[in-house]
Amino acid sequence: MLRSIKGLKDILPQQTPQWRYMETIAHTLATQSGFSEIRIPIFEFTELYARSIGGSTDIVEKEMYTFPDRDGSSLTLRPEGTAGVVRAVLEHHLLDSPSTRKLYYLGPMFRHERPQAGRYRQFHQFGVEALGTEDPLMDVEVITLLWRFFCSLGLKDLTLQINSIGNLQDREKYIQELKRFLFPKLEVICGNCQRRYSTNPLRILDCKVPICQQATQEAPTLFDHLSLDSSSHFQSVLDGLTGIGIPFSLNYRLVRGLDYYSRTTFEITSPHLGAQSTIGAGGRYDGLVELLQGPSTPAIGFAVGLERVALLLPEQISFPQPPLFFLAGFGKEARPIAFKLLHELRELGIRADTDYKSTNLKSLLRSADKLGATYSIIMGDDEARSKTAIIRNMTTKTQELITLEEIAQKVQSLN
RNA sequence: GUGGGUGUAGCUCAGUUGGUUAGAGCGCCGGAUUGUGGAUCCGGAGGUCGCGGGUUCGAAACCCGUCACUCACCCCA
Repeated sequence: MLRSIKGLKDILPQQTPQWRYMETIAHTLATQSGFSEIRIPIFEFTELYARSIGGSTDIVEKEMYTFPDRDGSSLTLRPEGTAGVVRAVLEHHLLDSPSTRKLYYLGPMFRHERPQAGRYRQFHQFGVEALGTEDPLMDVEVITLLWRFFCSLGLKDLTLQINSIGNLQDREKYIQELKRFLFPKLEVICGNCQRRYSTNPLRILDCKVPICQQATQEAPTLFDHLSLDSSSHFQSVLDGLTGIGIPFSLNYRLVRGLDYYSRTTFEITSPHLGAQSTIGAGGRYDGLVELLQGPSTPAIGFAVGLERVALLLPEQISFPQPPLFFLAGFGKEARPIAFKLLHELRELGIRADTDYKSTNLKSLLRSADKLGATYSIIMGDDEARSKTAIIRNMTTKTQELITLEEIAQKVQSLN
């Protein structure tokens, strides 16, 4: 049997209501907060991601779906949304406006990772980007939107963790100091962290191995190394969150994996998932626009992993639906008449269906039941000859004989 | 890339120290009810036991390999 590709999932009819639900709330809340939707291509030149995400990150080094185009140029399936949005914003001059540019997107992303709970090779993100201001109130607005998104979905027990990783200079100075601190402990920490010491020392701070946690207990914190600018900005963000009543917990060890992040970083986690507990995360990326050859433009955004959110949603989500009328036409003469009526009802905007596999009344009614019909319109050859039909209420089991002329009106009155 | 767990009907799973025809529940189809659904009862269809090799008189079971799924590491949303 042909199977789907590893790490790719079909979203089956049973689950699509969940997705519609998430998408509807995302559209509604983002729009309400003044964000406009942007739809960008699903693949770009590889260079865009290599430059923005960072050449030495795992994403770029080993997780991208990269392939040559027919002319030889290197293309990559988007592993995240921010880079593409910034590219589009620059290409279409969307920053030439006095106000902040606020955009949101929804769609699939691709990373070649080993699949596990809450982690897929094609996954979907809802993300927002606010470009053009470094006002801490924008940080608060973005974080609040993320928080409200989850609250509107009815998610429980969430934690918002927040930190400031400072600007590039802050971070470079700090990394020097951290390495100096860790150097004498290199023998003690786990093999992974020994490797991280040279590749990504910040990651050692959130290693889960107990020895490493112990070793870094007394480590200098990035927080203490923030420039005056960064730390007062961060304080304003925290004040803003407190003012609005969004609960947060400071996590001086919170680090982001993509190179473009700076200053405010945040992450929302749920205790009800497995190892992949982060359902939404983001932060400032004040240097990215410039890095992509745009004007110096501070910005902030977040991304939500929708598959992970779906895991937290009730399995059954149903939207209110208008009553369903089932056309139960059987017999040579009745079937074409019933089929025509089906079409006419649909034209009137009525939710109507039938089942061509069922040819006798018994199986037709069984189908009606399975489809959840509110009413069945029964029409056999007897009714066809007398130009009538029977309307059966499927819950009360009461039925009524009615002429074909009256039927449309009758159905509309029941709709 | 590394490690653990699991592969038996469409789905969820039993299957005794290796023993003859591999089971159940749900679902599906049919009948009881010749033109009236859901419940009940009865019947039926549906299986390369993941795949390949080995051990054995005999393998779904034991051994080796392989593939798939899954969880975790790593990384991240």
